[in-house]
Amino acid sequence: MKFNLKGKDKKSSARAGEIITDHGKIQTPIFMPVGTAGSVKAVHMKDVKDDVKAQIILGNTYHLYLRPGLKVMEQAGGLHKFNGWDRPILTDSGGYQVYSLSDRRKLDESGVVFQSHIDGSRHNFNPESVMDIQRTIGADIVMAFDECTPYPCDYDYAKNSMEITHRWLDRCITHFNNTEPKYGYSQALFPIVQGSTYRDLRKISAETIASKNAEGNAIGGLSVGEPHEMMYEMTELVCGILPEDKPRYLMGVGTPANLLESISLGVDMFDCVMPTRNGRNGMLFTKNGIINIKNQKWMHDFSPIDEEGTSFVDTQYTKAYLRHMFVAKEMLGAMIASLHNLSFYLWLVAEARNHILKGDFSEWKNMMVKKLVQRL
RNA sequence: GGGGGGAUACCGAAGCGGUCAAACGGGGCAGACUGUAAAUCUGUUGGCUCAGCCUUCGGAGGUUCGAAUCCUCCUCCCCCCA
Repeated sequence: MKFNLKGKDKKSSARAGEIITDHGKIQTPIFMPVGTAGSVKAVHMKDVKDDVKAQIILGNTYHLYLRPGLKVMEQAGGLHKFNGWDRPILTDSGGYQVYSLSDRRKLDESGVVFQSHIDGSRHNFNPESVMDIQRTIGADIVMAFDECTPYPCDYDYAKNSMEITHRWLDRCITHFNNTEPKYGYSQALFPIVQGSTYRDLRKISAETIASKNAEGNAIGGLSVGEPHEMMYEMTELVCGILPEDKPRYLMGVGTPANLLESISLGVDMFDCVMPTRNGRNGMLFTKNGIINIKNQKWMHDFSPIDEEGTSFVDTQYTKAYLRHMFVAKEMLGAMIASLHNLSFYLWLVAEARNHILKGDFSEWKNMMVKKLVQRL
């Protein structure tokens, strides 16, 4: 994997770059649609590729390990072959499930025992097994095993958790370096900064992660309920420490406004379930603000979903029709909304990139953020 | 023609003398959702000058301190037998 910087904004830390993987190039800043269980929910891969114009998508170690399981994954020849996505893939390590499934797992120095949300069976995840699983899934970018700490999180817990994550990182790096890719293309390992909302911990963590000289670095443990300002503060602090010549990935973020603000702080990569999950639940993101398509006010609105949108669904269908799909619980509604939102997210980051290269990112960002948060 | 059952809020359906503006579903309306246990979850759903008051349980009377609940008549619906 390679990362080349292509340009920088003058008034902020925003930058435009290019990540080169064996499955193709990724132009940063980039948003990566989440495909937890091997699919971007409710969207055909064809549309993820041609309509959304996604350049890289996610998969999830915990979920894919439990279902379909490693045997199937290996027989398929890896996730790319299995789901038909021939561009880059990044897999999360299961570190988020340490947080989201905290009531059904036990964590200690050695790793985490999860009790499956599917059948209750117990499964041991540790830095070594998580590297092995991600080798088998075959993502281009694999994440270190970490604990995504909750918010709020007391200092002692955050410090101890961060230190465990750091020790796990060393084990991940060792095991990763002692193993080989299984399908003939290279994989990169990204470590993850933790430290909750404590500046001193974030600083220590960022310095620790930076010292590993990885091919890219991630910021975790944010967007878990803390105020936006706190998230930006931590992101800014960490971006100032992580190496400039490596991509920075802010995990789990976020709203369209979160993306633009974080890009201005120097983040290159994002992923979030928001465009798909909120889309399935009737929320549409547009350049002019947020639409709750289930609201009665759209009942008689026969204008296109988004006249300025880049997806074919934006002009193919009307607001009144899409609302009807949701009210009638037709699955096409979730499909249309997911596709629209993802297309919008990818348009947004592509536009951000254009403005960075053009040199007027900050002005554009400030203008956009005001519009993005409006309720239509 | 004879016998039986039923009419409750937007719909379905509990309630069978006071604690009933009325359970529960559905529908409606609104909100939430940030490395996906989520096509999910939460709130709300008679009116108002709202810690109180007013109107409501097919219609009209009546019994009672008090009725969606008991009695009389009426209207409509369903089932069975001729």
